[in-house]
Amino acid sequence: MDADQALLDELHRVYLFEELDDAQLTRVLRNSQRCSLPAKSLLFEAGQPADRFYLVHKGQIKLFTLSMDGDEKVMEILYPGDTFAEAIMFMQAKRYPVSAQALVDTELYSFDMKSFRKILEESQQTCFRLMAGMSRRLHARINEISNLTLHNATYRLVVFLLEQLPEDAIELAEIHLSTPKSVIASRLSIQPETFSRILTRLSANGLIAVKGNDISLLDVQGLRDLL
Amino acid sequence: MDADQALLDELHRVYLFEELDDAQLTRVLRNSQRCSLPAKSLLFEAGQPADRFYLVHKGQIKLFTLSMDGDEKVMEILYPGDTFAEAIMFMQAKRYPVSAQALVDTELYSFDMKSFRKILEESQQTCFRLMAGMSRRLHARINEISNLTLHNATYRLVVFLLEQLPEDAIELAEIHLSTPKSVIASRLSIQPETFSRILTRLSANGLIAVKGNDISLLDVQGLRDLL
DNA sequence: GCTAGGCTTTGACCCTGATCAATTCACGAT
DNA sequence: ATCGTGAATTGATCAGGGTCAAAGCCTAGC
Repeated sequence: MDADQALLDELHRVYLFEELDDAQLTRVLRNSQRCSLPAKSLLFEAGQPADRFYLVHKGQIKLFTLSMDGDEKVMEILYPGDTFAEAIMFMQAKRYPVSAQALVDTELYSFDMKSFRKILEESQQTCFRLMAGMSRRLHARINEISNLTLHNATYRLVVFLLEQLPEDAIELAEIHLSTPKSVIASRLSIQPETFSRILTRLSANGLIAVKGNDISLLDVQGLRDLL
Repeated sequence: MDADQALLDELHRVYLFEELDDAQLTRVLRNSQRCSLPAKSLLFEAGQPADRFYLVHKGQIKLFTLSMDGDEKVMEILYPGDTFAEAIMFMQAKRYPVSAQALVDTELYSFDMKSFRKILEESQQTCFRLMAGMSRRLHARINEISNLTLHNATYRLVVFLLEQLPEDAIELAEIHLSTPKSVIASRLSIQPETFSRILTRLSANGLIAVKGNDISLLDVQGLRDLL
C-alpha cells in the first residue's frame, strides 16, 4: 500500500537505514512500531531496561537526567528525522542512561534492538553508518564538556544562536525558537533567569532583538566577535 | 620470535582485538608502530589530521582541549591497556578533536586507521566490540555532563575517590594518585586551589587522610553519604 | 471578554568556586 | 647539603551566575 511505501521511503532517508536494501528495510519495518505521545508524556525513564530505539517522525523529544533532588539537565532535544537510543544496543547493561519526554504531541517509530542487531551482522555498511553516528555524538559531547568548563553562559548562548542560523545568512538573520526558553536554557546549562538576562544584555548591546520566541540577529559579526 | 609473540598476546587482550584470529592480528601488527614519548611531549594536537589510533603500552597519556586564552581542560587520562582515537576512524572530518600529551615517559602502539577498517569489514564481531567501546565512552561523557551541571566540586571529587577503590574494600581503603593533583583537578573540572581545599575539608571532617599522593579513605560510608 | 495557570522577566541577594598572590613543599641536579 | 624549579597549599578577595520572590505576559478555556 501507499502508506507503507511512504514509510519505507522515509526510513530510507534516515542515516542508519540508508545502506539497507528493500528486503532488509522491510524486515526492519516488520519489527517497528509506531507510537503517539501526547505533549509532556514520558517515553522512558533513566535506568529502565531498554530493548527498543527510536526515530522521531513528528514533534519534539527531550532527553534529560535528574539529580536526586529533582534538578533537571536537558541533554538533547530531538526533531523529526533524529534517532535516539541506538547506542544502547551495545551497552553491557542495556538500560536507558537518560529519560525521554515529549515536549509537544509527538509521533515516533520504535525498532527492536535485537532484530536490528541481526541486520547489522549482515551489513557492515550499516555498522559503519552507526559508528559514524556514534562518533558524531561523542564529538558533540566532548565539545559540550569543553564549553561547560572553558566558557561562560554568554558564550554558550551565542554559540547556540549562531548554530540556529539557516546557513550563510550574512547580515540580518531571523531565528524562531520552537522550544520553550526554559528547556533551551537547561540544554545550555543555564538557569532560565540567567538566560533571560543574557538575552536582555545582548539586546541592549544592539546585537539581537527579541520578540517573544523570535530573535533577530542584528549583528552576526558582532556576535561572532564575542567568541 | 618471542618478542613478537608477547606483543601478539598483549594485543589479544585489548578489547578491540579480542575477536580477531591470528592471521588478522598479524595483519594488524604489520600496520602497527611502536612509539616512545618522553614525559611532557605532545603526541598530537586538536585539529590535526588523524590517520592512526593508539594503544597505551606503558605510561600515561592525557587528552585535553585548550580554550583560545590557553585554559586547559583534561578530558581523559589513559593508562596501559587503554586505546584512544579509535572513534575518529568514523568521523567525516578525520581530525583529532582533542590534543594528546604524555604525562610521563610513555610507550604506545599506533595502528593505521585505513587498514584497520579493512579488518572491521571482515569481522562484525570486532565492529560490535568497537561499538560497545564507543557506547561506553558516550555514556561516560553523558555522566560527566550530568555531574558538571547537577553536582558541585565536592561531589565530583568524592565520586572520583570512590571510583579509585580497588573494589569492595569495606572499611579502610588506600588510594595512590599516580597523576599530579593539578591534572586530576582539571579532569574533574576543578581549580587546583579548590581541589586542595576540598581535600583539606574532607580531612578535617575525618573522612579521609592525605599524605602527599596517598589518600586513605577513613570512612567510606561517610563519603558515600555525601552523594 | 475575562480569568487562571504557566512561562518569562525583573529585582535583590547570596554562595560556590575562581583568581591573585605569597608561602611552603618535594625532589632532582649540582 | 644546597640550590632551583615546579607542584601544592593557604590566605584574601571577587564575580558569575544561582536562588528566592514578585510582577508581568500570554494563551487556552470558560
